[in-house]
Amino acid sequence: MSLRHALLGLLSDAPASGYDLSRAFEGDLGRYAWHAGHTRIYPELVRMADEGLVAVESTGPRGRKSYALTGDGLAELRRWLLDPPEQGAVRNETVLRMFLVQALEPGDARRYLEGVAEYCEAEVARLRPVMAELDEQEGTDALPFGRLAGEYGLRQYEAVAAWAAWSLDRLEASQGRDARDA
Amino acid sequence: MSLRHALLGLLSDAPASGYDLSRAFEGDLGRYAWHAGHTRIYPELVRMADEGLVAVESTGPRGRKSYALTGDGLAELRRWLLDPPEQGAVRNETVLRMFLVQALEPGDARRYLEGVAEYCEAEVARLRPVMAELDEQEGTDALPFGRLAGEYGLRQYEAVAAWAAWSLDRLEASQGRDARDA
DNA sequence: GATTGACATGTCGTTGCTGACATGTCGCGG
DNA sequence: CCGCGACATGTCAGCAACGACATGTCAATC
Repeated sequence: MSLRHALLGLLSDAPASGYDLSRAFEGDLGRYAWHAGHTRIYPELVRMADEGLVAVESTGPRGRKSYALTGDGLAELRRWLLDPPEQGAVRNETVLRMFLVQALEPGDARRYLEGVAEYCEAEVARLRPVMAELDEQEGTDALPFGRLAGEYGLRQYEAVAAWAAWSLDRLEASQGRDARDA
Repeated sequence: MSLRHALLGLLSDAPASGYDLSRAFEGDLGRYAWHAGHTRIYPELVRMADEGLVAVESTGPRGRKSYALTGDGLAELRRWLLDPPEQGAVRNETVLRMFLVQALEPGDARRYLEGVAEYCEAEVARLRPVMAELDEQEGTDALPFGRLAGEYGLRQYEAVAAWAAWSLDRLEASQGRDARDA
């Protein structure tokens, strides 16, 4: 039931429509934290409105309904964020692949890891200027919403790229040995 | 439908029972790649056996059924691992919390980030000796199954701990400014 | 010889989630 | 003025997943 907390978190920054929220999930949030499609978002917003966690703040031209966080909603968000850090839901297909890469033959594993490293380095190259620009724009002003999240993603990619490089080394070392043994 | 690939991957190392597999998900695999309970695993194994991806290899004392990968199962696993790296399912409550930490008031955010840093450093301290021991045991032998995955987890925790420390710095910097502005 | 805890497998009702389908508006370029 | 793409909201069938419940074995401790 974390979808609702994701929605509450997004609404804590600014009121938004279901459409806005569904696009937020297409970005970094959906890429490595939590994904949801609009088919899940709209019903959940209605349910949350029923429960008083959010409220329709205004209605726009194209049937647009802008939702805003209520006091109860903010309280629920804070409660969830500060909750005992129990073991929550985890499901990540990409990470799963990395866990299982050793099931591949060395040649395939090498190609896969090279792909991972390349992809992650490209993402780092994409994100770094974005973050730098954010910092310049705001200068020494308040942290823009999502700045910490962006940094999280950047460091994540750096770590995975480094891991892939390390794994390639280890793989090569054990392959070299096998060749000598044979 | 990645649960089945997680199961295929685990079985690619060695045959195992549903019980064994469900315990595998309680470890690092379930902690940051994919989680599943036994209630999902047993039916999935039956279905996969129906489809010929796995087969009951032997039956043990306590009604234990040991499953082994078939040729088809291995082929399916390889296919999935080498597939175009489309955007797969992502769902991680812990990461979501980190994305939304900026919804908290600075004091609460600080306490939260301190907790994250502390927890990650403890996990690094727990994992590092385990990995070092693995490397010593095997010496220069073949990579033990899961060694790459373990390294992944270790580097992950290091990266998150560093991120939390960085975030605390940034938070403090922007708070200090606010205080001066007031 | 009884109880406890790890081993071991399952069902079932409810809820979460996805993909396909459905509907309509508004602004812009051709 | 027509069509297209972005905006905008929704339903529904079917599959995935979780928590509660159910059942039984075997080894060790008390």
